[in-house]
Amino acid sequence: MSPHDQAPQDVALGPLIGKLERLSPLSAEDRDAFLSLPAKTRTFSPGSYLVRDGEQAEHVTGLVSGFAFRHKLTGEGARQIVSVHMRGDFVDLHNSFLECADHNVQTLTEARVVLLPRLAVRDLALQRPGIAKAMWIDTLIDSSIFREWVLNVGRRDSLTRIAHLLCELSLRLQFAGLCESHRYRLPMTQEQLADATGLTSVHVNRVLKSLDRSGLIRREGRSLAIENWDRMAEAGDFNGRYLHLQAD
Amino acid sequence: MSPHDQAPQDVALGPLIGKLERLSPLSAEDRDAFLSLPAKTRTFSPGSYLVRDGEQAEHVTGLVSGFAFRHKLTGEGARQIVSVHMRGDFVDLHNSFLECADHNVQTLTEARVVLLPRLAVRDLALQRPGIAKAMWIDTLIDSSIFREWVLNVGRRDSLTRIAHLLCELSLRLQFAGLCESHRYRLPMTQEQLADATGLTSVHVNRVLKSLDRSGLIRREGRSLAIENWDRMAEAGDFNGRYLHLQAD
DNA sequence: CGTAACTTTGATTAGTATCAAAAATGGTGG
DNA sequence: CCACCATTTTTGATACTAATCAAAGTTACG
Repeated sequence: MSPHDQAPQDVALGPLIGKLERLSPLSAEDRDAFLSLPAKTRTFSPGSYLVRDGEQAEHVTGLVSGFAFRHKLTGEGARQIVSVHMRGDFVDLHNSFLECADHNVQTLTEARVVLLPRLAVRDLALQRPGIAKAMWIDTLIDSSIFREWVLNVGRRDSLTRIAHLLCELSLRLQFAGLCESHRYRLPMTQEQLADATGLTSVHVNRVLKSLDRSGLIRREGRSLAIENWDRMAEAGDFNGRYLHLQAD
Repeated sequence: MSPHDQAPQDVALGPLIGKLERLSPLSAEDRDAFLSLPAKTRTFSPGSYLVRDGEQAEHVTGLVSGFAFRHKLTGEGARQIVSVHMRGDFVDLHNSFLECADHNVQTLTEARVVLLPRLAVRDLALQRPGIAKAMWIDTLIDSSIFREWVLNVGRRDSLTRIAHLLCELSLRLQFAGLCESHRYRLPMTQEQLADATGLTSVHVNRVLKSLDRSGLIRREGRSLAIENWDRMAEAGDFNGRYLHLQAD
């Protein structure tokens, strides 16, 4: 569980700056300034906490490889996953401006992350409007995804909910270059899918079986293929506009 | 339903700049720059659309009085309210940087709003780090509230969900100077409460009755008093930290 | 090869939804 | 000021989705 240090020259800001540039073009100076942040790279084993509810993190964390999820707990201990993150995602950009985390972030798989000092990120954003804009847009898109999840969990039935989540993952993975033709290795257990959709793992299992039987998906172990995207998108009431993936 | 024009000198940016300053102190120049934006004031009747899903608004909209709510619809037409807004809230700050709205915003009551040209707001934020910071924090707090709503709708039972929402409203209203000692006029119908919590209006009615019977709240018409805050917060599994109301 | 984590299946229950309709409320025009 | 109408709230009866409980398979890993 303890982070594994790596030499500074290994620092891989590529996926992170790539995503920022996609959201809003950066000038050469912006890019250089970002790249000269005192970044550290770490590798975390599955289940490691990157952010803890109530704590003030010293760093802003960017995912270079692997997956992570953000979750909150009720007083009774029930868990709700509120987002899933992958290569290129900052998992806690908010924490450069808000003091205390109001949620947890844990790695889902082994993950390489880049740690940037919180205050250095904040100062960079305050000095460089181009960087601030890209980062702000990044957090705005996160926000849009949260809204869609409120809708998903609040107003869709179990099958639609699961199908919607699988569609979202497919599109985001594709955009991150991690899957093609809607075929990917699902980074989550059925229990985690349940926690992301407000269901139980038993029910998720039955829904997956049903999606499988009706030919919408095919599963082999943890690998998943969406057999017919159009029918699946319809089953999941899915329209990816909220992901704001195409350059606005 | 059509907006009602008012003379420019009526423009009331007070509640809006007040909120921004609370989130992050502004310099005198920042404040002046914000106040000299070409703002227009309008009054909308209940049910008016301030933002329409899929459209690109020309303005950023700030609420000066009255209430509004943000919602999304499923393909089947079910509605999920994803946030409720009151005096001092910008309802669509995101739209200064994202092109298309992915949700609707409608007034809940008659509402006075300030309209600021989208591009002017964007340029102001890009030129003035102090303004950008306050606005960014504002959207980050919205984001935090969305996360809590995912948890609320995904993992809490009906009574807890409603109690949680009533607690959130009480605290935010208090902060906006619209209620004291947890007694306020509920701006939403039971059907709207249902759409905000992923329940049906029939069930909301039964839950309210039950909260009333057990002495946690008292209702007179649309007015609501939380009789015992501590017990209510416990019943609603409520901890207001996610609202980030105290200056961070 | 053994063990823990995860997936699958079955039986039963619980919590909310749905359907239907009556009562109360609030706003409007006569 | 009252009568009317639309909206909202309340109540009751029934249906259904997903939860719970329990246990057997399966997979992955050390």
